[in-house]
Amino acid sequence: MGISERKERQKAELREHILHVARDMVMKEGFDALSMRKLAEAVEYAPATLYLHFENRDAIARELCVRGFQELLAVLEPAAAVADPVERLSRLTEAYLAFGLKQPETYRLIFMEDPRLSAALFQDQQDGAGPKSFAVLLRVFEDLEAAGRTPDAIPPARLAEVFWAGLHGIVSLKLTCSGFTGAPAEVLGQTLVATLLRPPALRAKPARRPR
Amino acid sequence: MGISERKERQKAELREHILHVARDMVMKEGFDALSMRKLAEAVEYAPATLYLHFENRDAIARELCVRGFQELLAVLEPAAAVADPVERLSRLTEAYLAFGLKQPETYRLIFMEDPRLSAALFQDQQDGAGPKSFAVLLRVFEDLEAAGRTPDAIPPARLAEVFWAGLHGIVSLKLTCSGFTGAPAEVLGQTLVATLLRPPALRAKPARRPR
DNA sequence: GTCTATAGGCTGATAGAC
DNA sequence: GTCTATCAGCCTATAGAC
Repeated sequence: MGISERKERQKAELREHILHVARDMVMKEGFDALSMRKLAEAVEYAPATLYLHFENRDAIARELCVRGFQELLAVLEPAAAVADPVERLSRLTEAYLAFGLKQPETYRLIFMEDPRLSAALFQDQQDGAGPKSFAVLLRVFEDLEAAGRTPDAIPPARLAEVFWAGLHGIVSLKLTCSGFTGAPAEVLGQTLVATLLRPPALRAKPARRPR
Repeated sequence: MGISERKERQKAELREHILHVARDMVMKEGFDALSMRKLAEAVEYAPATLYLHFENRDAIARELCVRGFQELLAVLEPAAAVADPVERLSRLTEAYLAFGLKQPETYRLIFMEDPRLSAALFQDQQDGAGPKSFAVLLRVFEDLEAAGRTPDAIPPARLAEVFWAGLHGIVSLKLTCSGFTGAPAEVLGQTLVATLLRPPALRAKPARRPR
């Protein structure tokens, strides 16, 4: 069975290679510039060959979208592991913004291009990559609430949504309205963090106002 | 001179008509679906005729973008005129979100499509439509600061940027990741407002903690 | 499994007749 | 000012030879 295994392996390798080259093209020229013809030329195969490995162009787009999202998740992971929720929130912010600005075309593909692509990430209500990563954000605000650091009477889930919308807004405005925005993304990010946190209780001077 | 005036007027009317039909097409099918051929067919002229009124497709896109932005401004205007800055902030939020959700394709065209289009709105640093409308947001936070309702030590300009990013994030996530977000846009908007405001000083009970 | 060849579209833009 | 006709190019996808 060695021969057929090798063939399978080689087929999988070619598939990976195609995806890798496609990813490079998207990163350099944007998703719209990715055509089957150009991709075929770049991988030095005939256009028809691509269809042996992918059903159509959309299938490639979906795969790139999923992988891009996984990259984002990987970038967030170290930040998500920080114990202190305040520090964690700040680190998540940095990591998210850095990813969006360093990989603009990947970010566009994931979150700004085709609703069908993005929607797919959030379809499996329980198990999809989207909900899973949202859980990371949710946990920060649950931990913050437990520490008494969230604004009163706002549920963590809603804070997490506003937080994500804020991050996404910062990234996408920078990507699309570059001409405008004044402060750097990192500064806006830390401002966002500041507005979502309630100032810590002043335990250092408890005498000042107990109860 | 009546005849040439009439001709000029008719030419301008046709130009308006073309733009109007183009706008409808964008609203219904999105900007990518707008082609010179389809547009020509829709206005019942030959494709070549369009080029007598517009240099090329990009010129139409620019015009639609500018007009879409003016529509957004018009929608914000009543809210911007409210005297009380807290109420004004809330009303601006409602108006902005309503516009984005009711005119998704217009919103996409303005802020999510081509960076060159959006950048154009913010080019004239002093006088462009973009900076002008940002001034509206800036003024709210200046007024809020004067009323002691902004979080400490954050300049109004930065709060205005974070506010706008938040609004844009809410709209664009709803437009692109519709599958996901939990709370309705209006709720997220009011949460955003709440996080950007400092609770009012308790003047009702001044004895509680003067100074 | 890979190719060539091609079907069957679409696109923006223009030359030149009327 | 408007048309017809067309250039020159792009695209996805597939049939069928090797």
